Amino acid sequence: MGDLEYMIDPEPIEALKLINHRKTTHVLLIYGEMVASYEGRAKSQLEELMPRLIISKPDGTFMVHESSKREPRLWNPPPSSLYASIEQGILTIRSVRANPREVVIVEVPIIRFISALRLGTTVNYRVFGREEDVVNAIVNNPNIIEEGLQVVAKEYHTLVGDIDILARDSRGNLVVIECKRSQAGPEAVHQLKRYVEHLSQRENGTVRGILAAPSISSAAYHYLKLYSLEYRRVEPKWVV
Amino acid sequence: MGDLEYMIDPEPIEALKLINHRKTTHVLLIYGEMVASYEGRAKSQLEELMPRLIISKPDGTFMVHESSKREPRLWNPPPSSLYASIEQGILTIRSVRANPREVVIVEVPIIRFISALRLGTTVNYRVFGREEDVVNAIVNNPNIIEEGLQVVAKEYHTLVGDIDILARDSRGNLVVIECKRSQAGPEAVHQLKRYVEHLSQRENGTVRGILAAPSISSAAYHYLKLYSLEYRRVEPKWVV
DNA sequence: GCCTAGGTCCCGTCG
DNA sequence: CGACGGGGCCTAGGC
Repeated sequence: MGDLEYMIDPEPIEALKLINHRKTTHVLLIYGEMVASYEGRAKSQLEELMPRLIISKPDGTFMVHESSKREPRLWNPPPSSLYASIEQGILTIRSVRANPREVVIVEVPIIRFISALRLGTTVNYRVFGREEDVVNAIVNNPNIIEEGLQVVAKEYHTLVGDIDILARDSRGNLVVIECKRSQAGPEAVHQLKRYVEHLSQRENGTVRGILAAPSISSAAYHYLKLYSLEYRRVEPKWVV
Repeated sequence: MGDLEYMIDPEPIEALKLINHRKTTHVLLIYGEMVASYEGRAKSQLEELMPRLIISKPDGTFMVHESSKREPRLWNPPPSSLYASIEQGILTIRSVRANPREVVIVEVPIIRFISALRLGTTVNYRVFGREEDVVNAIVNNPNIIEEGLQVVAKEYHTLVGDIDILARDSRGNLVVIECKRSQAGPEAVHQLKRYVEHLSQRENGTVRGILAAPSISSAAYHYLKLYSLEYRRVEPKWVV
């Protein structure tokens, strides 16, 4: 199968040929000593020549990785375009993103290894335990929040943002429920407060606000109480 | 130099030896057909056997990449621990993160390629054009916001969050300045409104709020006007 | 160690 | 196409 090509210590011209031949169909790995620069939404430089790893994907993903961290040191997200050339005998790679315009330029005076791989893509990929799963769990069984709760709307749009769940309690009070898949912080409380204040303007009775999350930070809980909002512990349980 | 080791179509036992020998010092690349699963803060599975690329770094970074997107399909951020073994003749790799506990398990029945590389790490890395750069530009020359503005504090901590810049205008009014490095959205306006409301409670005079950003979305501008806040265009210029 | 806020965030979704 | 908000966000800095 032509799904793995590689060269050890290639001449720049040989590396260039492989890149141009495979860049739109294969994932390219380039290992060598290099310097690089980025300019676009921000700007930075890797001036020191040292061993780094370039990863290029056929969708235009471009990354320069170093020895630590999950994040690449420099990158362009897809869709970007790759242009390789040899300048003064040095393999030079340009990744250009159109909108916003961003350019990463890498010079690789020492190429230790280059490879072209064919990778697959998982279809119908699904992550369990997102915020949406918490929302659905509550909509399907509002009692996990409170007895007698009746869901009025899901993803209710307002001028100040979208409310995850709008409901009425057993006394007929409007209830705003803000859901989080992980620990709620101060921002979640401020969001909830904003929705409650907004709805209070055009509702005669009390409007309650409930933050539904697996946990809440202490500062967030402090604000919550200050604003007379409520917290309900809700685990983002996923089906086994 | 012992900075590049590789094997093509290795036996699982040979791959295992390389992994265990180099996992704490080198970046490992493993290309082959694999299935994988993740469980931790959320949960997901890659059930279909297909070619993927594993990248493991000595700090514990672990990634499973597919043919598109900048983000790995599965991963563990550093610090995580790597455990490799052979189970029923199949190379099996476990990446375990302690806190929060998260586990990625990859089975590689077909190993096409494995490599160990030594990469460097840039020291004193700096990105220009961050929010902090905008803040400093204003602190150094408040006139770019408004004539006669006097900066009172930078990173002023309040109960409802940190204010980028606190100042007084030429009439002695308190001014809250919220800075953004790129286009401001509704959240930035809500943030600013929160700070202004908070300070208004303990200030006799008017408290003004200014959003400083290179641009602002139309929806955000709408809120801004609604709340009687102000917008100043400020570019995150970096030195050439 | 937890918490908080920023990011060249990336990314999907919806207008 | 831009805009908006979620994310297994990741990462640095404070406490």
